[in-house]
Amino acid sequence: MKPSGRKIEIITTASLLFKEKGYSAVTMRDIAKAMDIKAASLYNHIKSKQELLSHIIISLAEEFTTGMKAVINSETSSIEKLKKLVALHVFISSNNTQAMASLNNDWMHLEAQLDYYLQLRKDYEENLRKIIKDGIKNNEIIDVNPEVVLFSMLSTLRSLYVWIPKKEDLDIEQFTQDLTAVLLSGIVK
Amino acid sequence: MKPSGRKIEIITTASLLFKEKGYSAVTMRDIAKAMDIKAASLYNHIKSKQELLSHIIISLAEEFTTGMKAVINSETSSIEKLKKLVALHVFISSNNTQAMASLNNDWMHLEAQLDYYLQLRKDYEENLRKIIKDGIKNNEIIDVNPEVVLFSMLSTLRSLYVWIPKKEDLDIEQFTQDLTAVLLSGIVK
DNA sequence: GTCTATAGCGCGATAGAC
DNA sequence: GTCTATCGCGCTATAGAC
Repeated sequence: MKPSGRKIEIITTASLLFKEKGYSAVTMRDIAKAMDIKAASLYNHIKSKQELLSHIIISLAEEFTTGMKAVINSETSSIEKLKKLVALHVFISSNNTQAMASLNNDWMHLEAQLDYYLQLRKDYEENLRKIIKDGIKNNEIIDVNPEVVLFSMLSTLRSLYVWIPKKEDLDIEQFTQDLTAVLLSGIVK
Repeated sequence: MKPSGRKIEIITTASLLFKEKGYSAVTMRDIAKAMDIKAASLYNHIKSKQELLSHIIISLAEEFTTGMKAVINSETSSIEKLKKLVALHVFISSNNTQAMASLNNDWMHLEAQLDYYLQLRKDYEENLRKIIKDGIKNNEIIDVNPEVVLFSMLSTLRSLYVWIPKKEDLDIEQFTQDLTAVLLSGIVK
C-alpha cells in the first residue's frame, strides 16, 4: 500500500521538517506552509500527524529488516556479512537522509505502531549480535566483549544520515570502502 | 554561577524527562508532576523552560571544551590523545547520561545560546580533526580519509549515553579499554 | 483539492492568596 | 515556596462552502 501523488509530497515535506526540529516541534501549519497550502488541506490526503510519523519510520525499519534477512541468508563469513551490513546502511541512509532522522530520534512518539517498531529494532540488534558472536567463535573477530563491538558499529551506522548529506559530491563507493576499513581494521598503523 | 537546592532538583528532573521524550514533548506540567508540585511553583526557582535546556546543554558542552583543551595541551602522541578523548567521553557520559541526550538531540531548540553552542561544537570537532590529521602525517594513523575517522569516532562517542546505562554493573575501566581497542585497532583478527 | 472558520484542548507563564 | 486561577496563544483536527 504505497501512498501516491500528493500524499507522497506531504510525507517528504514532513520528513524534511522532522529532521530539522523533531516530530513534536513541527506543526501541521509548518508542513502546510512549506507546501504553500493551508493546514486543513493536508487532511484531505492524510488521517493525522501520527500517520505521517508512522509511515516514515515503519517503512524504513522494514527496509532494514529485509536487508538484514538477505545478509543472514547469504552463506558467507561473518566478516563478509558485516561488510554487507555496512553497505546496506550506507545505501539506505544515503537514499533516505531525512527519514533516517525520525527513525533514530522520533520513534518514541509512535503510538499504535510503537510495539511493532521496538520488535523490529530488537530483532535487528539480535541478528547483528549473533553475527558478531559467530565471528568471535570462528576466530574471524578478536575476542573482545561482543556488546562493545555491537554498540560501536551500530552507533556509527545509525549516524550516517547526519554525515552523508554534509559531504558534497560524496563518492559512495569510495566512502563505503573507507568506512568498512575503519570499522573492521581500525586506524592504528 | 552554580544553581543550588531546589533549582538543581528541577534541572535533574527535566534532564530525565528530556531524555525520554525530547525537549518539545515535555511540558512544565510533566516536570512539576514528577516532583509532586504544581507547574506554577517551578517559576519560583527558574525563569523559563528554555533556561532549563540552556543550562543542561551549555554546562555539559563547556565540560567537553575544558577536557579537549587539557588533551591538546598534553604533549603526547596523536594516538595517546585519542585514547584520552575516549576516556573523557566515557567519563562525562557515564556521569551525565540524561543531560547527554539533550546535548545530542535538543540543541536546535536553544534560543539565546544557540550560536555559542554551535561555536563550541565546531571548535571541538576542529580540534579532533587536527589530532587525526597530525596522526596521519606522523605515520601513527593509517592514510585514510580523516573525515571518515572523525565521523566514525564521534558517532560512537556521542552515543555512549544511550548505551552505558543499559549495561548494569558496567566496569568503566574495562569498558574504556575495550572501546579504545575496538576504535583504534578494529575487530578483525 | 483547497479554502475559511472554529471547536476543543493544552501550552508557557503570571498574579496574588496563604 | 507552593497553591489556585487564569490569560493569551497555538495546537490537531473537523465542518462545510466553493
